[in-house]
Amino acid sequence: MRLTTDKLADILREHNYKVTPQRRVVVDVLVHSNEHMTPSTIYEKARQKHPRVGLVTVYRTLDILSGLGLICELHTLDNNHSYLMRETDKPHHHLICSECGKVIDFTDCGLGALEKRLSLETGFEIEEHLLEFHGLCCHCQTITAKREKNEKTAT
Amino acid sequence: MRLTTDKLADILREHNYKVTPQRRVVVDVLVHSNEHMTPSTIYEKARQKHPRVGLVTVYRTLDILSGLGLICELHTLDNNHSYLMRETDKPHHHLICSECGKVIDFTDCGLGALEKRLSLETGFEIEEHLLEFHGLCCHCQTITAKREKNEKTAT
DNA sequence: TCACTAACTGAAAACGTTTTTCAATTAGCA
DNA sequence: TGCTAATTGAAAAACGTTTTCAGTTAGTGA
Ligand SMILES: [Zn+2]
Ligand SMILES: [Zn+2]
Ligand SMILES: [Zn+2]
Ligand SMILES: [Zn+2]
Repeated sequence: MRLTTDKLADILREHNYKVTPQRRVVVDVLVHSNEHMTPSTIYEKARQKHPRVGLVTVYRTLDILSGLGLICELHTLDNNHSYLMRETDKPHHHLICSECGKVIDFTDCGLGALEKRLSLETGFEIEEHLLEFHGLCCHCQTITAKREKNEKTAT
Repeated sequence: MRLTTDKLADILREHNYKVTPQRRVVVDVLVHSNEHMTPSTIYEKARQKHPRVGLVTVYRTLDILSGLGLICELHTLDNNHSYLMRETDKPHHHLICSECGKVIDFTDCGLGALEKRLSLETGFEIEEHLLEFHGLCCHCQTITAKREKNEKTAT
């Protein structure tokens, strides 16, 4: 189930955050995207809808939404954070193409047993886990294969 | 099995990298640490052994070692990278205390089956995965519990 | 409806990490 | 030993993110 901008505005108010035009625009950008976006991408899209939005506000809004558990944060290896509105309550994980950055979400990781075992062995109280698979998507596999073939021919 | 500084120097030479005093010092720092260290920590320790080492060289050496798969990179949520010399060929994963930063390594994640399933379902060619558990270590659990008790008493 | 106030705003500066640039130095090899 | 491509550190640039601060405003309640 996908939340609307209005519904999210209500949630913000419920938690005593003011619903300013700027916040509404940032939320709107997130609601209408199916891809994980970096803060600066969100900033650019937000400016197209409403020129008076600052990058700072994007960061601050992301902080709030993240604190409320409404968005998922993606941690790619090249030190870029991306965000996507959550659709379900289930925690989900990512399969990321290291070539083109394409992201596929999946939910069932089956790590419950491992989590329990580690908790017992180490005494840790485990709160969450981060799981990402990295590799090449279909498309990039073909491209890479082609390039390697060409390089071989050239040599 | 743990590699020595000399053995690592050989590996570098095998891959056509020159073994300079600076690189040797950086490698030495890594070899003699049991904890994941950030580039700037490595830099400080390296300077104690050999004042003429620059932070840039630390970054460059880490890049090389990483490319050769000799060190493991730790990606904490607060955007700090840390590095540790690898001891085995097995990929290993991390259990991180979100309070004090303590890291425990573990090896068996049992994600092979999931990896195979995802690969089939999505057509991805999966190269690696990143798995981190986050939570509170024994010590920090006690501290947090105490603090919460005190706060309750104060109110 | 209006006035009040705490919350919010953007610009600019500060921040910490990482990368690039470049002239000087040096490891490895013949 | 002398050559050369690789490597070096200082400095500057680049980058994503946070802080600061004076001005603005959403929401509240009279
Ligand atoms: Zn996601
Ligand atoms: Zn791809
Ligand atoms: Zn490790
Ligand atoms: Zn701890």
